[in-house]
This record gives sequence, C-alpha cells and structure tokens, in this order.
Amino acid sequence: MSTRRRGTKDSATRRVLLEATARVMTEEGYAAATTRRVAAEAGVKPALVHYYFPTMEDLFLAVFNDGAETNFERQWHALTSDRPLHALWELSRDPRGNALMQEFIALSNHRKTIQTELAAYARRYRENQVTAFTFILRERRVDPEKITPVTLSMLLSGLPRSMVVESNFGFTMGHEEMLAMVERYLDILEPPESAADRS
Amino acid sequence: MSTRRRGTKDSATRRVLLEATARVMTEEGYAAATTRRVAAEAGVKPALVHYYFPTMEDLFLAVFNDGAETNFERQWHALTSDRPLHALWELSRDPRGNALMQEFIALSNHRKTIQTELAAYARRYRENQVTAFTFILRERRVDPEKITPVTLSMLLSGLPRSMVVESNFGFTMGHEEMLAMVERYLDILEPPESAADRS
DNA sequence: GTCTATACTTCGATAGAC
DNA sequence: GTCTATCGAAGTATAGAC
Repeated sequence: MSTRRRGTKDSATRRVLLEATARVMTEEGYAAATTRRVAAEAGVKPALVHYYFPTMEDLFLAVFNDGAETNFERQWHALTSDRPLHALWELSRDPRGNALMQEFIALSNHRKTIQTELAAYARRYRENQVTAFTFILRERRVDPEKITPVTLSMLLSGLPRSMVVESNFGFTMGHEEMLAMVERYLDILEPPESAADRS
Repeated sequence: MSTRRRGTKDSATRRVLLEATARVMTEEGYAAATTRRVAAEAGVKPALVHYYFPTMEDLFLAVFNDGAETNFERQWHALTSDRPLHALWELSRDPRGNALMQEFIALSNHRKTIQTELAAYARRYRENQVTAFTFILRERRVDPEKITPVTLSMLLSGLPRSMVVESNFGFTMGHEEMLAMVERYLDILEPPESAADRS
C-alpha cells in the first residue's frame, strides 16, 4: 500500500471507482480491471484512478475490503435470522457475493497482499459461522460423530461455492438433486414451521 | 481457433511450450501466462510462441486439453481401483490436477471458447463418476434418500476442490476435521480390508 | 519447417496545467 | 479535484530471414 497523497475516503468519485472496478471484475474477470477500463466504466479519465488509488494494488485492496464488509453484513443477517442454516445456505448459493470473491481468489495467485487479506477474511467468516453453529448443533443434540460446527460450515459454504462456479460456465448437472437433498437435511435440523421447538 | 500455419503437433518445442505455460499458470495465475513470460519459462524467443500457437487462445486451449486428458486418465485409474471412492477422494484432494483447472475456471470468465471446453470437460468428468457410483451405491444398498450417485459425485469433487483453493491462500481451518469425517464415512461405504464383501 | 527482428497496441504511472 | 500529455515497460501478433 503506497502512502502518496490521494482523495478523501468518502469522496463520491472514489465510490464510483470502487463500484466500477467491482463491476468490471465480476463481469469480465480481474484481468480486465485495468486503469483505462475502470476509468471508462466509471466515466472519468484514466489518470484520475491513480489520484485516488496510487497503484492498482491499492485499488484492488479497497475493492476487496468493501466487498468483504458487505459479505460480513449479509452473513450477520443470515446468522441472526429465524432459520440461520437455511438463510446461510441461500446466501452461499447467491452468485452476487460469490463472483467477486472468486476473482480475488484467482487474483491472489500472483498478488501476495491479496492473499494475506483473503486468508484473514476467510478466517473471520468461518469463525463467525462456527460460533453460531456450535450453539445450534448443541441445542439440537446433534451427534458430533455425524457433523461438527466446522464441518457443517465448510459444507454449507464450499458446496454452494463450487456449484456457483459450475453454473458460471454453464454446467448444472446434479445441482437440483443436490439442492433437494441439502434442503431435506436442513429441514431436519431446522424444521419448517418451528414445529419442533423443543426445550 | 485460428487456422494459420503452425508447427507440427508432435514437435518437442511445442511440448516444452505447453508445459511451460501450465507451470506459469499454476504458479503465478493465468494472467501471468503472457507471450513473453511463457517464452522465458520455456527458454525460447517470444515470437516462437506464436509460431506454434497463432493466438494466445490457441495456446490456452491446447494446454487445457492436455491437462484434461491427464485428469481423465487419473480419474480412470481411480474409478477402476480397489476402492474407487477412496481413490477418487484422494485424487480430488491432490492440488496438482486441481490448480490448473482452477485457473481455467477463472479464465473462462472472459474467454467464451474456454467456457465451452470447460463445460464439456466437467460434464464428461461427472458422467464418468455417476456411472461408476451408480453401481457402487446399488451394490451397497445405499438408501437413495440419503445419497445418490450424482450428489456423491458432487460432494467428492466440490468439497476437496474448495479445500484446495483455501489451502492455496493459506487457510486450512477445519480441513483436518473434515478429512477425518469424510474418511469415516467412506470407510462405511468401502470397508478397509474388503471385510464386507457381500452377496 | 523453424526461428528472429520488429511493428503496433495497451499497460501502469507521473508531471503539470487548469 | 480533475484533466491533458506523455513515459517506459510489457502485451499480442506478423513479416520475413534462415
């Protein structure tokens, strides 16, 4: 992260640039997010990009943190909802939050700074889930031999993630069947109409 | 795919270029696989790359098909082994076959031709598994309410895939626990010493 | 048939006018 | 805070020498 002078943190233009970059990245891949392309998407001149973000790395990191914050908020909403497991499953199936992170994962292959941020983000995200799941599974008296908080977390995140990836290149074989199976399973852990509200 | 004149299919230089490209892609990401970088890795002049592969797209497609073939061979070995489920799980956990495909998935975001190839590859790969699993699950009398061939296939591929991705950016929280859980489960379907050779 | 020299484009980034 | 002008490096691809 460079320390050169730059625009204020709450500038409207800055926001426009962040959103333009995220849009380009999700729709055309991170490699398409060039100074010129981003500027065009934001409706400004290329040099202005470097006024707000001295290097491309600064820009990518800002976009990442912005997206991470959004994802944490969504996660919070899901975890505090009536049926956290169902809500989380739906959230993970949503291509919106996934697409951008997918690009950062790819980008992290040759940007060490992104790699560090990504690991910290993933850790916090999983920890949040594990904390919530510990309560849920304990309350449901689920046998730890069958499933544990962290394995459930990995299942409910990893599985939809790879399904979203497959959908993105037009491959959906087995998706519906998986969907039905997972929902049957989640309905056992979290009955539909809170019919099984045990003490 | 361009139709311009190019080197013979079995040229040694061609092979060197394919392997150099695969190496650069897996180690530094697809965006690093540029004409110059690949040439340097292969120890040839940049322009020679375009003699064998008129466009970068031609090169990417050739590398993809090469890797796909390797993966199909590995899959075949796993599916025809003593304990296909265990072998397949190990195969999917292997970063080697995964890393390159991961890059092509990212690349497919803005290369339509890659996208098409990828979908065809994924389809064939999953179909192979589903065929084998149909026999295995039927033989084991597994309740289709619990797991079906295609869902098992998705689990045994998607889960390790997202674990490999996480490992790549240095995040392994829960991996060991998941590993232990899956192996316990696989041991039920495929007992260790073929102790349960029924019928 | 194999490789090199080179054209042309686009990249990130900066200096300085407004 | 935004724009014009421009730099050197790196990108793909081609024409033509060997």
